[in-house]
Amino acid sequence: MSRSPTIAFAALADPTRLGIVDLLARRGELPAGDISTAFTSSASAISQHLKVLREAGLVSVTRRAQQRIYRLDTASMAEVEGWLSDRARQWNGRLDAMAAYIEKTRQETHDGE
Amino acid sequence: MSRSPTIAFAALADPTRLGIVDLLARRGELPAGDISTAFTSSASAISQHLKVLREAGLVSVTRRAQQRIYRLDTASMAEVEGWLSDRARQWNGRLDAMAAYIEKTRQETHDGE
DNA sequence: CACTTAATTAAGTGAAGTCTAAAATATACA
DNA sequence: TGTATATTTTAGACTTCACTTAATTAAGTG
Repeated sequence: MSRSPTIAFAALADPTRLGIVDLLARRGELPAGDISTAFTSSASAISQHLKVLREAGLVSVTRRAQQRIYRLDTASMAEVEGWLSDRARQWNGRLDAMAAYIEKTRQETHDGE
Repeated sequence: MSRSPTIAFAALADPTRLGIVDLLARRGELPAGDISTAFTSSASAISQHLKVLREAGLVSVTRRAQQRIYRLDTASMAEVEGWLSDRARQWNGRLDAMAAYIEKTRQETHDGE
């Protein structure tokens, strides 16, 4: 757990991989073959994409006979979300502080400061 | 607004650009020069990174004399967050449905079904 | 206008990413 | 053991990305 967020962002930066994440969210856990048939890319290309998603911690795998069953790892997705919301919160906090300062200044001016 | 999320993810997939987003969250709006001095990369490299962030809608710019003042666009960050939380919610909903099904099946079995 | 400061754009280069085709690995089953 | 199925790994071609240096644009100042 807890890799640098750039790795997760890089994993999501490809349209096919984003499509795989979307597919797994909609359809639940799936074997690599079923994921492969949902896209025009070859089984090999999909396998390589799955490796990137795996290494980013965004999906996990288990074995069932010859199949590899993939599923979403929502914990790591939550980490990425958390990174974004922390920054947005910081920035919005700044905006609020600035608004409060302006309001305070305005009132003091009205008091004849 | 509302570009494909891959563009935003690709913009966040580089450590320098992620650092710029983090810097703007912590320090508020900044001219390109101040951003540049916070990193080891050249002004040119930073300018190119800022262009990528701009085109992804993650930052916005205004002019002040020769300076270009950059700030975070939290609306587009919220869109990215939303994409992730929608998928996580879908997947977790599936898990809940499966747990409910297992529980129901277990009870019926105990009833002698 | 010439000069300085701030930043971007252009051109070229090396590294990283994505794809295809072929070979390799893993598991089941006759 | 030999064969079929499911998937991954490897190797190589092609593309895209991030950087550097040099040139360019934009705006203020003597």
